[in-house]
Amino acid sequence: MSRVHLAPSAARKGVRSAKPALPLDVILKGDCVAAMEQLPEKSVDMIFADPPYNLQLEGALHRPDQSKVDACDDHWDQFGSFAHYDAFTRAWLLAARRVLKPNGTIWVIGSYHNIFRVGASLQDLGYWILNDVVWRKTNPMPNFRGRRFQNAHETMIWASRDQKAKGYTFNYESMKAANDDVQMRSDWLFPICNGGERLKDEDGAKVHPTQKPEALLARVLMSASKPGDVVLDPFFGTGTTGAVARRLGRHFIGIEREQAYIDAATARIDAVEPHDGKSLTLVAGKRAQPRVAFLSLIEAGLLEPGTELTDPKRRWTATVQADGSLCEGGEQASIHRTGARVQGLDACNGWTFWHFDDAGTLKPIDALRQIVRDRMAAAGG
Amino acid sequence: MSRVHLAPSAARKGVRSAKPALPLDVILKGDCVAAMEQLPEKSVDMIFADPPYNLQLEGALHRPDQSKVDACDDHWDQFGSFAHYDAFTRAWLLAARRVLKPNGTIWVIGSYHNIFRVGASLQDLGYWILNDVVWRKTNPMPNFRGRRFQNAHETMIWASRDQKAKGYTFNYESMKAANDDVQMRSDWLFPICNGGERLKDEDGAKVHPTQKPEALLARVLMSASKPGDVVLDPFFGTGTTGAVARRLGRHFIGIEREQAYIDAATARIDAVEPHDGKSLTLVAGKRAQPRVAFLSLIEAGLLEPGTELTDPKRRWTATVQADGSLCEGGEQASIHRTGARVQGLDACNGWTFWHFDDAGTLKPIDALRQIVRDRMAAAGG
DNA sequence: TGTCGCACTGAATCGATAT
DNA sequence: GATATCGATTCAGTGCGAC
Repeated sequence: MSRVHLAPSAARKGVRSAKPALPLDVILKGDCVAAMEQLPEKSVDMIFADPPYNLQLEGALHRPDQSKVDACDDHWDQFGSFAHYDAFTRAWLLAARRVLKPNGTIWVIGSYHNIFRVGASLQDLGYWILNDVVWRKTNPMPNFRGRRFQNAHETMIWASRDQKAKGYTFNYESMKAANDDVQMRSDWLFPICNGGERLKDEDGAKVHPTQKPEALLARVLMSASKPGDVVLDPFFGTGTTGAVARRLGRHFIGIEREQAYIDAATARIDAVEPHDGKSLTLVAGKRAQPRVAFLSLIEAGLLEPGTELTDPKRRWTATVQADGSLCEGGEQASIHRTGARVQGLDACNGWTFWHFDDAGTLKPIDALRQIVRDRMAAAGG
Repeated sequence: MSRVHLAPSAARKGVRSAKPALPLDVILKGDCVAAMEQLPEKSVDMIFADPPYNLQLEGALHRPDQSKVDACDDHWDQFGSFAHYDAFTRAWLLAARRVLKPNGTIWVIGSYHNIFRVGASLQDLGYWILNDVVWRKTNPMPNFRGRRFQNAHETMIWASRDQKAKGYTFNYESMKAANDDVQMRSDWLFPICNGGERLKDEDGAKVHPTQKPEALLARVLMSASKPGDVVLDPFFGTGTTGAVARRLGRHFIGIEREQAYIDAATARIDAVEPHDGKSLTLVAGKRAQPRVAFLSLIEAGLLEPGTELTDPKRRWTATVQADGSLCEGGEQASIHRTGARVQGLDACNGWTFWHFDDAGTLKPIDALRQIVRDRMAAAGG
């Protein structure tokens, strides 16, 4: 196993006499289980892991414009069966648990393909789940075939080493302060990693298929670690964990098998300018006006299916359907499409066009949307 | 096992001759595994399950070998109780899978305490996960001790019976129309069940500790079932699933052990006023409409053989043949194959690609298909 | 230099029917 | 059951070039 030392200044100042054998601010090349077994036990404060998701993709997927989706079909994501994946998962979780300090915590991110197996293995091995945290994506990939809900989130599990470990780090007050003085919730809103943050090679191709956004890691590290802590990432990839750790004054240990990822991570982390802890601010992550589905008005009981809606001049009438569409002249479509159709226009804002009768006066359904927005406001975007 | 019949009018009109043994709109009293084993196999369209996750509610804590677990101190005892929960989970998921139609789907809701075990068991038993859907609570209970993030969501898993089952119900067009004409995402925002909806006893105490909001069930049923479908809830509780099913024109089968819950559910469901059937129709996407052969347009006189068709940018031209094919560059094939070939693509929707000249403006031949469909509908299908 | 339009992209378990 | 054909389907954003 070879070591790639990084960020020498950070490494120098961070060497701890109590744990002389623990390499800091380095990337260890090799298999993560073998690498973790070489580390001293009970030595790291936090583990962040983004393991392979075990996606089981059959054929190619095309967008409606017939372009091909660049799938994550890398060899490291191929497992023969759930049993193989479980064995892999237990092995690295076990090695991770040995390395973790008694009061340390672990974060694992995944999707529905793998997260249930990861969560069950965590529990089986004695970890104690503290929260599951949902990363809601502001800009997820659509479901191109229209056969499912848009897969708009991923799940992180946050767990302590065991049930009785009560001294784990959780910066409750700073999370609350960063969240308009209310408790930080278990659902976080962040964009996916793209634009200038996304690492590209000379050809403009993405270096790593699943690079995570730094904002996500920043909240993880800010909420559940302290300055000077050691954060281990056994699936280091292109080093988002390392870059954020260095920026936030934490030490990192990365483990990665692919030299190309190590090279990219090395350059990336070396370019990071560490901040002092005081200048750190959290991304609020709220959006100006969260979307409210017309269906929500019906689900909330503000509109009954069968209700008749009209335009302000009562020229047209349409019936509210239980599925959140409008029915007019035998045709059934959204509030917007129906409003456009009756007027013979290409587009229409159904929220302001359609009105309901409130004790003799016409009011736009937008007023009901505002009621829903007010009720939902506490939850943020 | 006793049966409590409910909503007699709905039950009468809903009896299906094809499945005489399937009780509809009833609550079956007893253990859900035993009750499901009494139902005919492959008989229900959807299952919604809100299983208990508090291990204490599962009776005395026993390992699978029936040895008693005296304390949950170390992680092996944890594993023992998790194994017990897994056995319980597998038992009811297996019985549920037998009752489910081949194209049926199951929804299971849970929190981080149990959802990972449920999800892994679903996968182990052959279910195929379609989405995990996050219920974001507008008004979750705070974390009183300030040691964790506010637990502000629960997770639902939506799965088909098998990987191969592609014909499951998903009302994609309804959901999209109901959500400002963009796809419905996997994160849903709803308030928790309180206020007038929350069932209380004479003393003002909650009848059931985990009553789910009707709005949540309404979106589940509206997105993934059709009017007239049979929805089974093996952990019926106070009957949210039944109440919403009745309101939305779906049949329900509830299974519940506690008489107090059955009594509350019975009264609650009897008081539900079903929506008018006309307001329950779903948005009909193209997939739901009858297929029309391109030849039919020619036979109907809407297109003359010899007519020239072009793409929207007039880059290519093809000639309509009398046999319902297109001719371009000396080659003759279907509208789809020809469109794909001229663009150098694998696939193409000829209906939207090819246009005809209507007094100077290009219109897609899909418009002519709609005329044929309208005529077919007017003629009574 | 500002605006507009077009091309491109992201952890994706993404048919149905007739022969 | 396997094969062939029909034909249905995308959101939020970045970046570049045209004008």
